[in-house]
Amino acid sequence: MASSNRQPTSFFIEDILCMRQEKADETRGSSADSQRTARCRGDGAENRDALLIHALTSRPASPDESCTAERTDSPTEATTDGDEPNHTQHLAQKQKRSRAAFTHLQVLELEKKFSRQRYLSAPERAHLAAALHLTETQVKIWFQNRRYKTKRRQQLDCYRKSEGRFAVAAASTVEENLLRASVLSTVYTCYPYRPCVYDPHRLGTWRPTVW
DNA sequence: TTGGTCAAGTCGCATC
DNA sequence: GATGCGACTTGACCAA
Repeated sequence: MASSNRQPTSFFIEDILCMRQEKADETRGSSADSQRTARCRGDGAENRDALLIHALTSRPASPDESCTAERTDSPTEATTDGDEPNHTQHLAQKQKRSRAAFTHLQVLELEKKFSRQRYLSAPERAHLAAALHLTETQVKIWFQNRRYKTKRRQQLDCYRKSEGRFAVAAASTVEENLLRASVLSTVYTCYPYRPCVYDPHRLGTWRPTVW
């Protein structure tokens, strides 16, 4: 399925430049860059807004740049080559795992892209990553998580619907229907994203499963 | 304190 | 073998 969306390698100059940049980034980071995708926020919304402003005004929050200070936990550093294991040092090196918090702007753009297409080709991913000042790995992981999240929501929705039908058949009092309706409306209002399903009648298009 | 959310980690598989 | 994917799991963070 993903392979069907795959595009041939782009030979546009900008794509090539992007890919070069990407190569450099990958060699610096790759899967390990997720480790370094340091949490750029110290505390919640303030920092997130600061990042947003930063993202809008300058070259921001590239994890490699702005967040490396927080983590220096390379595996090689963790070993002390026969030294007495320093407990505090060990604890310091065994730092907390970081979790990058994307800015509102970044999430918005990712969501926008996801609403249009659920799979990205390599050049598209490179462009998006560059535009949002994220690593390609971050964009890739975001789309993976997003697809899986959508799928889970869909399954949950299906389960709820089938369960609801069963319950209606069993006992359909007015109170129960009201309760069910309120629960569903709560779920739907709390759920900011609309799960989509592939529309077989209109090839290549996705439509929301609810409303 | 607890449960939900989410980015990242892990594992197995498919494709090239 | 490298890469990307799905299907989870983990760990940090946040709100109730």
